[in-house]
Amino acid sequence: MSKNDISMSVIRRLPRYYRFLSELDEQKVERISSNRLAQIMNVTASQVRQDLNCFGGFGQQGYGYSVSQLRLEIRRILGLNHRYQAVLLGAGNFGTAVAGYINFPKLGFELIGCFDTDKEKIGRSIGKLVIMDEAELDSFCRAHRVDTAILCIPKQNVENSLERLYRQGVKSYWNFSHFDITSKHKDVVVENVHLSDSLMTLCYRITNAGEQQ
Amino acid sequence: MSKNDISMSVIRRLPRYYRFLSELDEQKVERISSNRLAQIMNVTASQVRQDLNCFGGFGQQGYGYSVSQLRLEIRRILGLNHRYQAVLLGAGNFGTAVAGYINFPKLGFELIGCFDTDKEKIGRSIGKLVIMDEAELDSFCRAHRVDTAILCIPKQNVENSLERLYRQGVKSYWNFSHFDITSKHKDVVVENVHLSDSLMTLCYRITNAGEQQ
DNA sequence: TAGATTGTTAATCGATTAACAATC
DNA sequence: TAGATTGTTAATCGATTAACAATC
Repeated sequence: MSKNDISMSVIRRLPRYYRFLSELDEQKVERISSNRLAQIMNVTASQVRQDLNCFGGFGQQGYGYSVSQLRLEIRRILGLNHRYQAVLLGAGNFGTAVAGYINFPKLGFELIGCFDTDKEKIGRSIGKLVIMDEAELDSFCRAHRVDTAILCIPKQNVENSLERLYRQGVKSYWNFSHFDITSKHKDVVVENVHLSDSLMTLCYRITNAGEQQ
Repeated sequence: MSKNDISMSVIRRLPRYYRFLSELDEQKVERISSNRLAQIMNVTASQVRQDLNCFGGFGQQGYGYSVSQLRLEIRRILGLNHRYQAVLLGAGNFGTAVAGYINFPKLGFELIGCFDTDKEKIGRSIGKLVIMDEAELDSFCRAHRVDTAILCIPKQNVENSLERLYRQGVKSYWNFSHFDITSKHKDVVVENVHLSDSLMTLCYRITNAGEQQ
């Protein structure tokens, strides 16, 4: 309830705070002022203080913020201490790379299954996991708690997979497919990652460089 | 100059318009109203009209927009007809997967070189390209026009690579490393893609589900 | 012409920044 | 205590939405 009013703009900045604070913590920096943190992160001190105050008064007047303490607070707020169970749908080059690239346990997740429809891929292994036939997805979901699905499948298969997943109670999706998931169910949470959108934006900015700020 | 005042919010929505229009075009839809397009894209019709009007009056009162024409306009605005030359730094699993996953020519780019420091990887091929020693990056840049660098390297190497690249005239970066690029040079364009930030945001939203809108 | 739908201005809403009193 | 820096309110800025006259 109390977190009801946190805007997406603030939420999306939290991981960035977390990253910078983790780095400062590694460098054994003990305390930091909103001013200094803002400088490092290239934002305003006002924004830092406003953002942090959405969640509570973590600082101390005249002193600043304890780096390690603030880091842990944000860690808790983000929920990184969880171990949400995720499955990967689509074990192609990209899906496999994402599975290997991301340090799931550090980010609140655990990868517990990989699926593909391609007979060629089924049986191969990704890390400690063996790629399963996507036909087995439903029974797998019944046998395990599956919180999240990572979607690295072709766009024409997404709607179908989504429906199956939702029916099995999977309600959060990390979506890399070229399909925009906008669920009608309000208990669903989606992160759409459109890499090509990002590249197109870069293209725009190169093309129109000098004209922008 | 005229594009000086286009806000980042609008720019970041352009690729999404482009995707939806491309799909409609494939489905042979000839014309569309801002209302219908808004409905499909889950935004307001006002926003659609405002956004498009930043670049010119592409519609016709009483009729709507020609899908194929509007698509081409956005394509032109994004600069997708260019063929910016890009190099990949860091040919690990992830870099390789990105190189294979992205259809560069369709997005205004062409991948012309891949580099790594790992002797194991040098000499292997990615598609039609052979992975080169990163030591040869500078001479490669002098021999070819390199517009963009795709960074899939460990964060501790980023600052160093950036300096070399900038000195060679490479001024745009598609950054996947866990390092936030914020250049002091105003002729530099960067797209930072932080996949783990996206996953942390998902974690937050799962953890606080029901409390958000 | 009448109906539809744009382009555009005005109103609203939300996010960011500035300022400063509270307080460590 | 004096200096520093937060937490928080108020002011500003920008983005989104609503409304409607223009026009096809």
